[in-house]
Amino acid sequence: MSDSEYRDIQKLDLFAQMTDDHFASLMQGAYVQNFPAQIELITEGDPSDFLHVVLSGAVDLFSEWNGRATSMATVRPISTFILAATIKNAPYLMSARTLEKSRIALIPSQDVRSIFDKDSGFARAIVTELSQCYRSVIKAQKDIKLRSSLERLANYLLRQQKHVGGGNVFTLDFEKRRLASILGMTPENLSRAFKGLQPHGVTVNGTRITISNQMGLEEFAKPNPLIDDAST
Amino acid sequence: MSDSEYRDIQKLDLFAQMTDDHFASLMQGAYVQNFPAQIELITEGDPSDFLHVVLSGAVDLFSEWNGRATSMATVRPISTFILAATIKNAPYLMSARTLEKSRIALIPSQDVRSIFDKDSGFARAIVTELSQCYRSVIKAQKDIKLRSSLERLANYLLRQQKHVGGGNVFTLDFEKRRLASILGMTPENLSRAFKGLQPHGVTVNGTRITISNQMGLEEFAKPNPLIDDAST
DNA sequence: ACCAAGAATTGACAATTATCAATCAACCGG
DNA sequence: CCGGTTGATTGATAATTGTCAATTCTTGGT
Repeated sequence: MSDSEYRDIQKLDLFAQMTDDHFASLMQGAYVQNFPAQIELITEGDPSDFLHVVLSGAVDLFSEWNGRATSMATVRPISTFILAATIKNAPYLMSARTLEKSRIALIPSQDVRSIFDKDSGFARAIVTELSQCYRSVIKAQKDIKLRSSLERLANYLLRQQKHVGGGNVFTLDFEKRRLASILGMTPENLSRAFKGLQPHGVTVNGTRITISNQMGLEEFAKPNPLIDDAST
Repeated sequence: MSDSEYRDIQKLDLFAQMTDDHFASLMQGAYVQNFPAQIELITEGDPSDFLHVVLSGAVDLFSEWNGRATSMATVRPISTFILAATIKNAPYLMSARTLEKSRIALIPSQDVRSIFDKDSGFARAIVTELSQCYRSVIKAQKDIKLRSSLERLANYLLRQQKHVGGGNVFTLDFEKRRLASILGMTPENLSRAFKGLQPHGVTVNGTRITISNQMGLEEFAKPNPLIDDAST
């Protein structure tokens, strides 16, 4: 692991508050690896041997049941995933695959758990991180239980727009098929949902979105901070 | 608060590992209150002033958006709710209402946060609890994204059956309208879903469920520990 | 620049789920 | 025991979402 990677990881909220000593010993057993795109990093049901940190690239968390699959979330640098499984020493609930060439740090779960016991700054950071994760999933659950697919798409577009600066023209950062899966619909239905948003001032050209009627879209989408704000 | 309540709360996983001192000071500012049925205890969006502990009765966690409402979970004694909001000092993402006459302890969030900083046993317990909550929501999310309403009902019945001992005859512990909401469907659709499970060996009489063909139902439901096991 | 492979779109249709209205059943207070 | 209220069920219908098959569009590799 390079010095700059070491420092990048240390700067993560999750690790910033722990002692240098503890961080060093956590990194002792860790290693960094490059993966090509479309590699399955972990499989749901497996024991959680490593806490993963995405240093570059992107990772899709997904789940399967009875021949069906759904994307649960996308992890982008620099952040960790499967913290809860690591802490509980329980099997992964989701699988993970690289979406593109990715550089990923692997920290043995055993080390995370034992240092968590020793370092209260680390413990606090873990609590904050887990609360954040929990609240994110609750929001996703509300999104899917309270909104139609058209409404979910509209709100997703507003979130993405805000996320990349708020301009009227912006670009999707997912493949549409994966966006569809994240939003809980089929690719065909997503296509039609984009069409359905045209009357509300949305134009799509490939991956490029133009919002020509901001007010109209917001009036339709009715975004709500308790569902759509990442921070709160 | 009575001595027996005090001890009941102290026995909760969340509090069992903290020092008696810290627990005492946590209870110092806490108080217990009786609520009738159908009282809204907290409203989503409000600041999280108290960590709640259900001592008796039952509480429904629900959420609303744009005139629609959905039940997210039911909290039964003895357990806490809205821990994440308390820890993050962030607004509630869900509302809570009593389903029946309930006795509830209220612990000031500020106290929880300050003692969390001092007591590492407590911090650890909070981490475990949050991980548990997180994983529960992930499972719920998988349930709803990967299964049809009929499949969700079938698996719910199997979970409930196991939960109450595994017998062929058991009783629903929800109103059907709330069960419908928890499962993400309308009451009408739940009625029809029960009918739809008849060919798979399920009979309903009011709140009484009879499973006459266990294997058949399981074959249809295809329960999966990574969705349906509460523990893992 | 061209081809092949994968992704996106479209149309036709089917399945699922929701809505609305009308009973029906259960429960509770007097 | 009765009437009234609430929840459950049913039927008819509509809206939403999914499936399948056929194009069309993109894109990466040569």
